[in-house]
Amino acid sequence: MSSLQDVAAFVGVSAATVSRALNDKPGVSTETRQRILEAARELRYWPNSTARSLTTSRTRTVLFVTHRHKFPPSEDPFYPQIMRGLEETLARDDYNVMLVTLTDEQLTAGPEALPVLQDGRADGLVLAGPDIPPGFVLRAAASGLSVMLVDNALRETQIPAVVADNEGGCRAATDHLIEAHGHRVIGLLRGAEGWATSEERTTGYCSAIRAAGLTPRVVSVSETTIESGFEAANQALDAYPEMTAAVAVNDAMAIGAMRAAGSRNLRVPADLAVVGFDNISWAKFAEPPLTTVNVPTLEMGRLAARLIVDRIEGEFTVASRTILTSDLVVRASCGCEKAAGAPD
Amino acid sequence: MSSLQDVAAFVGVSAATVSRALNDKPGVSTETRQRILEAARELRYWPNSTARSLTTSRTRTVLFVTHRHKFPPSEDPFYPQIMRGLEETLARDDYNVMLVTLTDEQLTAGPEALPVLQDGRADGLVLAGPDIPPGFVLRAAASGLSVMLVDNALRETQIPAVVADNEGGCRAATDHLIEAHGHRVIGLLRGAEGWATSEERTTGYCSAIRAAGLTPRVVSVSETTIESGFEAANQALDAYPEMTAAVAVNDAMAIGAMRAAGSRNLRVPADLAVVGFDNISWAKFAEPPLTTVNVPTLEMGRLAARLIVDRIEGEFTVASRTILTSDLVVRASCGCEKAAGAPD
DNA sequence: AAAGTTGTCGGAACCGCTTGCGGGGAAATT
DNA sequence: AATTTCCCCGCAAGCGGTTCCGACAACTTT
Repeated sequence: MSSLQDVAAFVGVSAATVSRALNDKPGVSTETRQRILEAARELRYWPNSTARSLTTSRTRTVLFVTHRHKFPPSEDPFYPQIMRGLEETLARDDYNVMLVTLTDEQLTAGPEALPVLQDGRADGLVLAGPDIPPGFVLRAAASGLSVMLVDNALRETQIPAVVADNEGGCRAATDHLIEAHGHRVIGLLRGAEGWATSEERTTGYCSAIRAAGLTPRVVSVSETTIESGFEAANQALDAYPEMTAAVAVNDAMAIGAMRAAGSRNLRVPADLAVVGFDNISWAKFAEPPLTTVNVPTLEMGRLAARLIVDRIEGEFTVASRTILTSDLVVRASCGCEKAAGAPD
Repeated sequence: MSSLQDVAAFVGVSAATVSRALNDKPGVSTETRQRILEAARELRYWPNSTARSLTTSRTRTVLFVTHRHKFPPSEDPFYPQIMRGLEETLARDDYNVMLVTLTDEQLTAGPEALPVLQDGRADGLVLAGPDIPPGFVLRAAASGLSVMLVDNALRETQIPAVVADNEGGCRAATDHLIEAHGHRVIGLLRGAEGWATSEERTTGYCSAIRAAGLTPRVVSVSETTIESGFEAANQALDAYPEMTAAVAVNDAMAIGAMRAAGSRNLRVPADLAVVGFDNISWAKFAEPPLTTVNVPTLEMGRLAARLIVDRIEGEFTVASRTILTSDLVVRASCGCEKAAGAPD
């Protein structure tokens, strides 16, 4: 309600002095600074962020941009979790985060057509998820905003990115099936080619398989839903009857695979061990609880927050690709014993 | 990049005229208006939202405020879904939404201590969830911002709210157990007293039970998690051995109840029918798939968006409490036949 | 032909804050 | 005592828009 002028009048100094005092700038005696601080508190003064932004041309706002279908509904809270980590950390530095979900048309039309990206409302963009087209990313970065990628990466560019260790995680999962449980015929259930995440996870699987001297057995389907996991598992079981374990590129497919096993009267994990990826929130409530690879979504958001603030404030301009480790979460679906009836 | 002045200079008119032309205000000839629009497009002009906000004292921004633990992680994407509905609809009116998650300390300290609520950054607040203290709500509303409640309500105030039909939904669920399946001894598993949502759902349960001439059998535990559902179900089964069905006030408790049944070698739904509430995203993946009451989170967000924009723009100042219907989603856990093995 | 209308546009103030520059007083130097 | 230095502080411009008010020209009216 009250403005800088009000505080200045109250104390009997100029607005300039008040501004300097409240912003910890030199040129104000400790005594008047004290009086100003008291007056500001008494008058319940808060600097108007709009006016401040107008002069500083900084809004202390970053946009969390994602595909509309990737933010709920009908999804696991994967991106919301990232956003939460982002918000939590940004708040410490007095930054705010806006949610912007974009449709396919908007993503193909590009950042120039989106007022929210053009009108100086934000200092930076966190582009989350692999469905932001590369062209969109590049043109956004060219427009002067600080840009970061999360759960996505553009190689051979100057765009910093935070990603999970898809390759390492899937290698660890596959290794676990081989070493802890002695499986020799292990299938991989994956989604369509071209999706970077699927590719990396496939690479991890293959490297573990080859390192053990086994043969990769990969089934690709077009999507990565429960339904496609059901379908992929059936294809794999038909193609490789001796298969005793399956690695799915995400938890939804893994759950579909467990359903497929059930429909063939195969028991999980006795007849078919299953591991997933992502550690979505209901993985531990699956029947049996799903062994999977955890993706540290909160940490991804937190890290993205630090990195983009550094970028905005010009502290680090060098690009970086940060890979966060993805740990295997062992539950019953891979054969490791765990009481399935009681809650954990 | 280019400013109003640039466009004005380009066309050879004053900034005032450009402003009028671009804002569809009278006082500009159709011919110059045309030239201005062309120039703006050519120069890729976008009005600087900060400058505009400074004069209009409108930011076209609303804050989605929720308890930090209610936004993921470790939760169903209930609030993210609401936020998505909000964002989707606000975007149509060129409004933006910021995420603000607050800790317990911040909630008890009140809105006055939060710069983001005081510095003119936002036009309105959407306060989501029952854990925003009434005092916080009232003081926020008193501070001049437009305030709305979602999934929460404050009776006998002027604060508009959007809530789900907790009472009707729970009545419908209970009725279904009675009428479609003939259950006569039905327990209610509920959380701590005082939580409005639990109370309303309890009321719905009781009214259905009484209308059928049966006796309510209520078990209260302190929380509403899977673990407490497990505990509550065990208590209920001990207290009412003849119980054949249980209504849980949310899906987490319902899943816990199914676990408890399993641990006693009771089959769901044959020995114990279970229904939940909320239709969280993994309810349909439970074993067996959980019958539950859907809460239209997306619609709640969308409606909240319309209502708060109306409030901000001063079109409706009369308070309202909007109750969205919650429909029963019938799945296998209540005894209605449904293939449990295949994906749906 | 003089007066009154109407439509189109520019000047200028203003929103609330930041910051470069210069003024003035007290302290330090000569 | 005169000059320099340094520290505080105020003045004023400017950030990029919006909007009130008045000017001016062209066109009606009497």
